[in-house]
Amino acid sequence: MKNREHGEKLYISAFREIRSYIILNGLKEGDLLPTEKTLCERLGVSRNVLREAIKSMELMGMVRACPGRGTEICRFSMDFVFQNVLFFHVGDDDPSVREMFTIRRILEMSYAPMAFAALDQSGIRALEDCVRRMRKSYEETGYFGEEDREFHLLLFRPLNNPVLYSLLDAIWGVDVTFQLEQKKPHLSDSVVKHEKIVEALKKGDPAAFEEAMLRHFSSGKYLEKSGYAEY
Amino acid sequence: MKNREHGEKLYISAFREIRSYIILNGLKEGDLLPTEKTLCERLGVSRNVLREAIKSMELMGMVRACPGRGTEICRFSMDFVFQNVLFFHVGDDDPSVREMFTIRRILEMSYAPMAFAALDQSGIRALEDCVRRMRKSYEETGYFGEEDREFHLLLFRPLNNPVLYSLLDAIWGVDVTFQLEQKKPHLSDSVVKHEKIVEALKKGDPAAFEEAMLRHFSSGKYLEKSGYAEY
DNA sequence: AAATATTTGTCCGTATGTATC
DNA sequence: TGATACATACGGACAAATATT
Repeated sequence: MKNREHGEKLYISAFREIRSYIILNGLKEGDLLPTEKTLCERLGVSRNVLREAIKSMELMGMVRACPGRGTEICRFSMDFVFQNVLFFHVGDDDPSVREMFTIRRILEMSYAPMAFAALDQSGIRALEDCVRRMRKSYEETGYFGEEDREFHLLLFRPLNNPVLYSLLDAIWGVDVTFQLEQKKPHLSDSVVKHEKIVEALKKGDPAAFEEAMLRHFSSGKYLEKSGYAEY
Repeated sequence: MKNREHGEKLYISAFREIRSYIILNGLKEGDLLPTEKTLCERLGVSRNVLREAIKSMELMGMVRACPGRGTEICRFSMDFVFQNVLFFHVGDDDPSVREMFTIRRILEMSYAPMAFAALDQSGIRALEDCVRRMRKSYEETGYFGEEDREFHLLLFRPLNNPVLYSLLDAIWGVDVTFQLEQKKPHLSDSVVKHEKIVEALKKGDPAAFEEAMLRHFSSGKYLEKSGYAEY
């Protein structure tokens, strides 16, 4: 194995190499990976090590191995990871969770002006519909994690910036998983603040939009207790 | 293997069983899993199959296998999530890669004041040493990607912010894997700009530090051509 | 400090089931 | 139908890292 970082386990190097192979060769959904035998020879690892790498990929939904056929590339999402990774006593007070939200806040506020410019009427209508469902969901179940996630993704979708979008989506994925384990307090405020954002959008007032975004983020307990960044 | 769903691959059943074991027995971070041998016997699978399951867990950051010791349950981290989310956008197009650097710039500039406050003398000395090696590496090989990565990670390590760190590290990982730095022009400038950052740190001048950081980012081709955010 | 035991890392060989031609 | 290619699964062996005595 050539590109092996110091002290790194073999199967991890193999995983990285195969992942790079997929990217560099532009393999898409449905394409086949080289056979185990070929990959073993090319990477210079044993079959067991190679399989540890490939089974990891398969378990997470990156590929699907079919006996007699080969190993096929699949569309990849982080859903499996979020559903199966272990979460131990991570709550709102956990520093890592606060850091995650700080980063999300920084990114969303940095891109907010562009999002405002990129949103058209249909995008705004979608947001309006989303907060309506958010309020409904809150009144019925006291919880609206999914709608919250959807709202923020709708906000930045028109930017057509896949990297930012995936990153925010991933952070929200973790957030929603957290929320399922333990409900957050002071949710009623939060619905109103989302409604204010939509109001500003409908008026077409960029300053009001930024203000509403800021206020939205300054709700909750993340900001005041944060030991790190204050945007 | 008892609890095996119809048609399910063995290693996947093993994965589920081990995960259940962790949850049902209330294993927390730092606790050790039973040994491979024990688990093989209990689950009734071969060592290879068991390892495919455990290596999958390790790759996702759920456990860490230590030779001579055992397999330890880990705390949740975003390392895996960030690395893979970003990685799969590299093949897309150039704008996606530029966007990663924009995001890095946004985050680094947002956290710069805190990094400045958190750096102590030994941290500054480490940075000083790093730019020295950077210059040497540039003069000898014309390339200093590794030192560049090290410099920026050293800058933010004192913040002790694992989420930020793993995101920045993931972006640098993309950079190093595809050696994007090599394609950048004005590398000689870049060394000087890193030296200026260290100078400001040594003087203890926060304004000069921010100025040097900003100038450092305004070099390279990513800024002027970016179709998205301008910080 | 040194020897020993434990545990994971890595490799190899073999047999079996399944899809493709 | 048969032949081939491929992944699935098992078992054994030794190396390397760590813990224990």
